[in-house]
Amino acid sequence: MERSLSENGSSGTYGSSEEEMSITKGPWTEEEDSVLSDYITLHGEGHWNSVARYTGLKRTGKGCRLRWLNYLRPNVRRGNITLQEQLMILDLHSRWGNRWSKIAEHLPGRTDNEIKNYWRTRVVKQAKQLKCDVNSKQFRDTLRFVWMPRMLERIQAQASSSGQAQTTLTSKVQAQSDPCGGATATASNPGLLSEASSAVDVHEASLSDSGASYSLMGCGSWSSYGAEEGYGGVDLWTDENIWFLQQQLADDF
DNA sequence: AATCCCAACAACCGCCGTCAC
DNA sequence: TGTGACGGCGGTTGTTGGGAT
Repeated sequence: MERSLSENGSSGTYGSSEEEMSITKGPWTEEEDSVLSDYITLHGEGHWNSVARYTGLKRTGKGCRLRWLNYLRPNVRRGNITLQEQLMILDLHSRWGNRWSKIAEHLPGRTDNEIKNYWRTRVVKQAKQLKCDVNSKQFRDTLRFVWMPRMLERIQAQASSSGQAQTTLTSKVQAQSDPCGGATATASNPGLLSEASSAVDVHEASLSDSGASYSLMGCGSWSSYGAEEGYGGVDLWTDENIWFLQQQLADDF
């Protein structure tokens, strides 16, 4: 479908080229964030072109939507992708490919944009270093059936050696009703806990369907790891881990 | 201290599917 | 049924901050 020039990729919010010229681009200011948040608090999500129109924000409808979903929305988690989340991303990507929004559904609080960024900046980069096509069957199978189970074992070992810390964490998480380490259930969002749990359940089922010989759920309350300092933000791509992966890939040849 | 480089993240763009008229 | 408006998705680019030189 051909779009009119006036749309500028923004679904035609601004009809005249004169208005289009005044569209703001680049980073959002605190004031803009505030205006957008206030509007959505009052009127709810959706009707993005109306948001731009009625708030006076010189942003496209798409821009408003993106800003809300990726940044302003309550429960959005940014940074510190946990080991479990990293493994989850790898696993789900091996299943669904670049279906970022679908993958994001299984990582409560994470946005498709963040997962996409993680994939491109970390996984693709490592694959390149290993002189491997990130979408090749060899790379994906090695990740999924050899490397990831190994990473999982390590996480479990780490968890069992610091059981006390996990117990403390788990109780803390339960007290906060915070299954995903940062997204706290609130009166305005009472469904978060069950939402996260159902996502986990779905994933557990899909793992067994996949025939994979491991389970990301095997280490107890996986989601609680997300809140644990020391787990959150830990990089899967250490030199040692990459070396192991390299050996596995070499063996496959 | 200045600059360069790179990783991480935010935001934009174009395409596509859906829906209302 | 055709058309336009809109929202969503994935790819890509721009910006920024921190580390290296």
